[in-house]
Amino acid sequence: MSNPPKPRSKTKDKILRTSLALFNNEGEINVSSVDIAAVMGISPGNLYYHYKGKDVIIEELFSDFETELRQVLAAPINKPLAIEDNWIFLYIIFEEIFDFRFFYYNLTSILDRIPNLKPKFSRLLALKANTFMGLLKKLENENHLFFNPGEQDVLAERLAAHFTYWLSYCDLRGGAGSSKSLIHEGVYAALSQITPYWGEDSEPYAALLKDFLDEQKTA
Amino acid sequence: MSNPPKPRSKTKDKILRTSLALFNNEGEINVSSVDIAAVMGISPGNLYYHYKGKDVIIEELFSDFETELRQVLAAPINKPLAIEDNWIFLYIIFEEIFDFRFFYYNLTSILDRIPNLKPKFSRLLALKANTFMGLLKKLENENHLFFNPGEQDVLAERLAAHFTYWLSYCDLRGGAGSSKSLIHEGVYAALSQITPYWGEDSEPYAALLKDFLDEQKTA
DNA sequence: GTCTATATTAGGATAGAC
DNA sequence: GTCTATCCTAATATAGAC
Repeated sequence: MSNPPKPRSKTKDKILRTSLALFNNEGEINVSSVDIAAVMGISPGNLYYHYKGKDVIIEELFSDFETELRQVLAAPINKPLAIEDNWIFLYIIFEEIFDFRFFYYNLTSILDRIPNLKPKFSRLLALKANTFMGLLKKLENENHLFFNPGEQDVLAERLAAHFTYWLSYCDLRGGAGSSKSLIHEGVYAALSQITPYWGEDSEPYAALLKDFLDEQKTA
Repeated sequence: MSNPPKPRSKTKDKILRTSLALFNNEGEINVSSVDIAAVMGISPGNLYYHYKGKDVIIEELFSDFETELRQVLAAPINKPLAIEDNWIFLYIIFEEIFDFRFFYYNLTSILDRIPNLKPKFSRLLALKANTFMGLLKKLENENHLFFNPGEQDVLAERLAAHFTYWLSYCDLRGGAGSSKSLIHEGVYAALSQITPYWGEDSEPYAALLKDFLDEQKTA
């Protein structure tokens, strides 16, 4: 469970960074190990000396992703958020996902080619859902949100799904748009699922939220 | 645009049915043209005589799917639904998707390997979103649902996304469950997105809906 | 229409010299 | 650590006999 400070060689590090960039931009499925080597200007043989194939690279990239995302998700536990900070929290999660987006396109094929990964990814997803659940509970306790029994769980789960598939869905709907606006719209769509549960006396926050979103949009 | 009644040879038909079953059960990516031929007990050469490769098969399967789904989606236009029938309508859409589910897992990789398909799939998705929009509008006109400006469009879009990714998401969350219960839970999750917009005087429908869902569950 | 046999590739993998 | 050269395999694709 602990994470010994495993320093990577310079080449290993460059392989990971190059692979990540290629996977994100071309799609994992369209990038071969030979491609990675070619882009780096090293030989396939050399690549194999460091990582025995694409799958090992992907596993290591996932491990990086997991570490970072777990840190992000733990933030509100360590230091409870002011209500306005909840939106920023969503942005940060989305940015993390965006950095490793290759994973979220082609999820099925990656997970069933590399069996180790599926349980890890599932656990991470469950953690996401739990975190959202905690957030909703907190907002309920503070009388900002009001739920009928059961609604809260379903919403938390739905938010987790939203974060998982938003980027793919944008791509499908003619995407366009910069990375900034993709993420922005994603956060907006997430929030629009929460607003129906707002209480009357939280109305001021609606205005506050609107300002915040407009501001992000033009930033 | 018109659909001439293109009768298929017996072998062609069997190829399509076998491929569909294999794709759905093993994942499109894990099924080669040789596999298809082997399962049918014919030679790869023979398969190629009828369809020049997997991609052509997939295109034809999509065309079947599109035809069927368009018919389903057109139903409420031809003959407006009683309010209770809306839930059944959702079931039917889900069942159609389920029958061609191989497509919805691995969506990204299929669509960027077969470029013809992407615009077709996008249009079908847009039609889905429009149909949901029409449904919501109708329920609003009948004073069952109440929306703030903008909420309706976002919800319709979100429902379309839900139908697109529900099966993948279940798979990720440890799925289990029969096909029946997968679909049932999917419809339930869809409805739980609509209920927050119900008006007070539609309460009787809540009970009605609950009965219906229980009934389907045990069926 | 169907078969057998063979060709073509592309990607994954290794051996051995430097 | 890095390179070159080579091999293995699985999947696609075609030719030609029946």
